Amino acid sequence: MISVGGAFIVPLMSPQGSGAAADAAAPAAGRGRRAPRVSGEERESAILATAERLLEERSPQQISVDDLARGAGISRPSFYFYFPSKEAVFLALIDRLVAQADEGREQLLEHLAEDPAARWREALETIFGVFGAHRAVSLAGAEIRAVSPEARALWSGVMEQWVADTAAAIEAERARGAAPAGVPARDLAVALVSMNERVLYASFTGEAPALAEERLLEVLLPIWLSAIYGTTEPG
Amino acid sequence: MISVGGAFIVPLMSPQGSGAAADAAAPAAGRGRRAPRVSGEERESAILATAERLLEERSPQQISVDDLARGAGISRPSFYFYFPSKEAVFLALIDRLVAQADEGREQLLEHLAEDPAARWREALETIFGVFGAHRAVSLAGAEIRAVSPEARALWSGVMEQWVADTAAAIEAERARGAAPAGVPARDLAVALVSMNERVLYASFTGEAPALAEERLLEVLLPIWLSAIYGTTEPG
DNA sequence: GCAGCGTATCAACGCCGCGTCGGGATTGTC
DNA sequence: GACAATCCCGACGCGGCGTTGATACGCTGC
Repeated sequence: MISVGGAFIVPLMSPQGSGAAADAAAPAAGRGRRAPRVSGEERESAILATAERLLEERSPQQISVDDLARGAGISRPSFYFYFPSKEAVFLALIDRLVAQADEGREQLLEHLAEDPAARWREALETIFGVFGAHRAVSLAGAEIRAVSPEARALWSGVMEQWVADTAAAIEAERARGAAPAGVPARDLAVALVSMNERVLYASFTGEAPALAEERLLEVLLPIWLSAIYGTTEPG
Repeated sequence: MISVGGAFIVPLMSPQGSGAAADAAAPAAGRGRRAPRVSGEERESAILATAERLLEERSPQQISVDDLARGAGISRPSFYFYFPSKEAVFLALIDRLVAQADEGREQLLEHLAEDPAARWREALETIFGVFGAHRAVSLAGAEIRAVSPEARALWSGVMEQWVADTAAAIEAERARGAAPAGVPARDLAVALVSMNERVLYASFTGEAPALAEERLLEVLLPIWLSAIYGTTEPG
């Protein structure tokens, strides 16, 4: 059963196989053992894999339930046995990505005192890395946020975490005298994290005024540093 | 068919056209062509008004052609006499807003030398003001960008303008020695303008990590200043 | 006054995507 | 061999979109 409301478990298997579609129905004759249970799980990840593959060429709105079903080798009504809606599929994909991102987030900003610039750099690099590795899903996330309350909540959660971590780090830097006082740390964090999100998004879609992906770090890092420390070369 | 109307015509302008025409500037004029049945014009603006009103309570996707038609007192097929699609209606609304914004943009950053902080402050204030005055339309714009290539092009045009203006101002400040060299001015401008857009959007929707609207300026301005001048108190 | 044209309107149609219902197949268990 | 899951799908109803074809209402000109 899939429940869309909360974080639910997603198959650990990497969906990237992108093996081809429409073949899950291979008969293979009853031969062999363990044909029974697995089939369901396989179908489920086939749907997820199809979704991720299709997202690389079209937007979520342009992908129909039928596309997903056919891609996984089942009929449209069967799709509903696995997911309550196509939105739930995208949500599952995003959920998985978010979980990955949360892992990377941990303890990145703990030893700032040693070399602030380097640590902040790593933190930004990590974020860019996670989302860059699944850009299609990242973009889908940003897009269905506008339509799905669940997606909005999920995304908010991630942003909130980053903002909290960033704000805590800024406060720590201020406490040890490395950063000057200024606007509330949390407000600063909100603005900087938002900037990253938007710039990253633009960079992925390649829309009008955007930064080249390779230059993201060298442009954004100095802005973070000067906003936080008042200089791009914090000691 | 029919082009979208005499007033804010939303031309199927080719993409990349610096923000679009919207030469609706002359309300009294427009007498040039055949006498336009007033009734028709009224209907057209009734549709636009309905759209703007409905946008204050629902997202563009949740507004159907039927809603717009009924709101303007006509049937659904009649709607198509005035606009080719509901998307075109929203586009017309955005186009109008963009035109207003373009006006405000002019010559804001010309006398930076006199009092940089104050001038930048005014520039940001102006932008926030224009979009804040029609937040429903602003939000709709951000949302249909994901779906409509025209909307994307339109928005890109606006962003491009601001980025260009901002970049030029930064370069001017660097030239007169008021701002230190650093990452390319344009890149800096892209990041800062993007930050504004995203933070403004979050603030309007009230989504998770957002800044209160009244605090936008006091948070964003210091970030702009320190990113550009390396200090929040440029001389 | 009436022919004629351009404006404005709508009932009815066809299409497509969504989600559901109810019945059927396969498999595993007692 | 009966029962229960699990899995699958044909066929339906709904709602939104955009089009067609048939009108009705001026106004213009003769």
